[in-house]
Amino acid sequence: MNNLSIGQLASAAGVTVETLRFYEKQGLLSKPQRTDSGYRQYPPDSIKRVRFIQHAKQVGFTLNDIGELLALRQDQNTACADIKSRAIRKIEEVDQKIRELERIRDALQRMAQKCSGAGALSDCPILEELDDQEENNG
Amino acid sequence: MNNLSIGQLASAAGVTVETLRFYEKQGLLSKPQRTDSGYRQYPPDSIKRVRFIQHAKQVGFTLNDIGELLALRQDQNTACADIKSRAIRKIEEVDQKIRELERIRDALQRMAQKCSGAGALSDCPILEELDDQEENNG
DNA sequence: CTAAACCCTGAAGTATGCTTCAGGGTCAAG
DNA sequence: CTTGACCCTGAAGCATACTTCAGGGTTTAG
Repeated sequence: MNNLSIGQLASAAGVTVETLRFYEKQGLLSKPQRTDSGYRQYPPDSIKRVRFIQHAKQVGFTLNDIGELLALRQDQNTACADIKSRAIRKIEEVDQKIRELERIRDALQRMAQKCSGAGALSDCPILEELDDQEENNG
Repeated sequence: MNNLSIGQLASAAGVTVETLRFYEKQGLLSKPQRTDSGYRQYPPDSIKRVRFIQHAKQVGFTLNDIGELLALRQDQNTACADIKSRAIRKIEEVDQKIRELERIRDALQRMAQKCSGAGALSDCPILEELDDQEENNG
């Protein structure tokens, strides 16, 4: 298979051409060769690279993280353990976010349960709690 | 107690003066009276209002949500149930985010477990999975 | 040969919630 | 009467991940 135009790469990888140009600007995709008229020409394995980026995003890595992963991958001195430690760190980050959201959900549920939905607005337990809320959150 | 300068309100409510001006611009805080020289003069109960905003933020409401809550609160036609339904909707949003993060965490954990951390980079199961990842995510 | 489809660039816009900056007035203490 | 703390404004900047825009060249099908 031969080189791909940016549009072909985009549809093969499931992104837009603007996204590809953006990734290039961010350094996630290396600058491809150009035709005489200045059109980008991607080698076929760019598809894999773009998919890697998408997959890494789907598991919570930021573009910045992904840039680091890609750099590690190139580096002779990288050990598999270096990649694993990134994953572990990301798991911790995600866990932290989950706990925070659970705290939020629980606080909301507590409020919603206090509120019958029938009373006057002036006695709404939810609004009252949002007014006061001294020590509730933990 | 008397009126407060913006700096006094800020420290009483635990925010910065810039935040207060920002909230005013966003319509979360009504425009206060001014002194002859143009300084803002807040009535003491502004402290409650700012705290309400902070508490609502802590339970996951966006500033936009909060603006709506504050408007509902003013409105004669609002029922307590209207507030409750906002809370319920927010719980659903938060639950959705939690599920997404759990999906991410589980995927990362699966990958990290596959990787002993000892192998060569070229065989790193994490990188391999990020390359391929056809159907793993659920 | 023309029109559609595709490509190029740099800059600005989107959403969120502020923060920082530039450039100036005002107020209270000494 | 000066100095420092405090206040004012509008605009720009930050982080994230793109998208949209303005304005213009290229390629391909008919």
